[in-house]
Amino acid sequence: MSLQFFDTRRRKKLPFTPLHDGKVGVYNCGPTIYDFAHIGNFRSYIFTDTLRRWLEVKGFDVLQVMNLTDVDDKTIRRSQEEKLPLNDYTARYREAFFADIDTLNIQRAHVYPEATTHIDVMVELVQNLLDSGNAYKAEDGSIYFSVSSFANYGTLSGKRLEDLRVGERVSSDEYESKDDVRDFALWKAYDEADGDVFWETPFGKGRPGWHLECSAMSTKYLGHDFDIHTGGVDLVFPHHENEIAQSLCGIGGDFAHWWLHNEHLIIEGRKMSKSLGNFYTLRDIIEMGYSPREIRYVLAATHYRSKLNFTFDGLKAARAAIERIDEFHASWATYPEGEAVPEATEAIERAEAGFFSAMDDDLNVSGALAHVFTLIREINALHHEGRATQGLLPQLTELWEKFDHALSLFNPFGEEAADPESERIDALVAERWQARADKNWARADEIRDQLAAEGIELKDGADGTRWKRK
RNA sequence: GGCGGCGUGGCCAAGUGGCUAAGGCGAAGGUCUGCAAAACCUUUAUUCGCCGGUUCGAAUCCGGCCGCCGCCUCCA
Repeated sequence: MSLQFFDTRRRKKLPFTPLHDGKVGVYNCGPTIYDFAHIGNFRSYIFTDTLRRWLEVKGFDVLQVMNLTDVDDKTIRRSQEEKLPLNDYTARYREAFFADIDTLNIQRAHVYPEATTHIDVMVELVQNLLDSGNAYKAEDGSIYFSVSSFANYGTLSGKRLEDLRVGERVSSDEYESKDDVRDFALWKAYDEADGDVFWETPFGKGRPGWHLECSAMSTKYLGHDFDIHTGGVDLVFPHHENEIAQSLCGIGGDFAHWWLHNEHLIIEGRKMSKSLGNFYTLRDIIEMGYSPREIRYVLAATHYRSKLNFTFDGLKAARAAIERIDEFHASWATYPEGEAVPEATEAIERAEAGFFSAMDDDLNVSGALAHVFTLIREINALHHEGRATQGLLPQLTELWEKFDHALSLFNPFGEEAADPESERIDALVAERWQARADKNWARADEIRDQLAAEGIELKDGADGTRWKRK
């Protein structure tokens, strides 16, 4: 099967071919850096990371761009509450964001453009839209995009202008100065409440509207036509719809050719919200004692277009699944010398084919994981018979690294690797090994109990004991 | 009112016309082991919300019903 993705606009899975041979440009709607990102945000970033990683495994040269929104109503308000200049305020959360994605082993995008450092390209776009007649300056001094000037408005989300329930959910006075309540702001005129946050432009003093930055920055780094644009489902309308309208009218080209959207997650079956008390940042979950890899596993293991039920039972199940993965990986070192048996080679080849076809099918991570676990079971069964040998390791290792490149779930993350007490523990384990050789079961069990009390589990093998923190 | 999604074993979760309905977790029994742990083997959905229909054949397509949910406002 060839690589295919589900495109929101065309509403079906279609074979993916990039605009330029071997190269793929991807733009991800990123965070607004006014607070710590929550666990739902990270589902999006795990999704975009998986997309980028899979494209890389498939041999594409990927250019990934993710915006950081560093100016909007909430950001301005919060910075004022803390009496900090906007940049000082956002710096704290920009730093936290990068620390968090590093924690989850999410690869860094190649470019992280920020709104406040791209005012010039946004101003140019607004000017183009004014010149082309797609935008107008309202009485309040703000610049609005005229939705009715763009015949194809609504093609991404499947909404028709006449169906929109205008004014029903937002007080109408907010829209007093617009020609049409469905028009959206490109440029917001300066208001005293904005304090010192404003830019002087040919069309007035103010700040950019929300949708503008993504059109301006994506095309600046990826071109007027680029391959893939991603975001959460909530962004389909109006954010992405508006991006399309302003880009097509003010920049030209076809803008993004593929639109991929990830579903949200729910927590223990309920929508995540602060009022329900089930709102978690990544840091909250880490503090509860779950490892980054366990969290990544849970966030990755449900297909990105399905609602993910994030539960603590699920995190525990992920812990057990990862232990199985790590046990398998660790057991390679105990394989005896010898050529690979045909069953082993065949199992590895089946796993590779299955994993690739699942991932090629719109990033079916659950399906891909099933093939990994089947491989683990089959090779373990051979190992049980003494027929898993060193000879199969080159092929297995190569495939394992591909798996890990794609999903980053199969090798320990950096901070898991080293244990500060390994020397002391190794010494106790060695002493116990000797005690067992002397058939001094009392001493052997005493050491095992002592380590168990510290949360360290021992596994005796034929030629040594391995240990692990639970 | 408009548009759209979902309902698969105890839990999580693939599969969307046809081999025995993936896989993980959990549970039960067994093998191995000084005892454990891990590993291995076996068992755990004659059935995919319910009722009809289309078809040689449906969890997969169509219709109806029940239940849950999303978007139409900021939001991953």
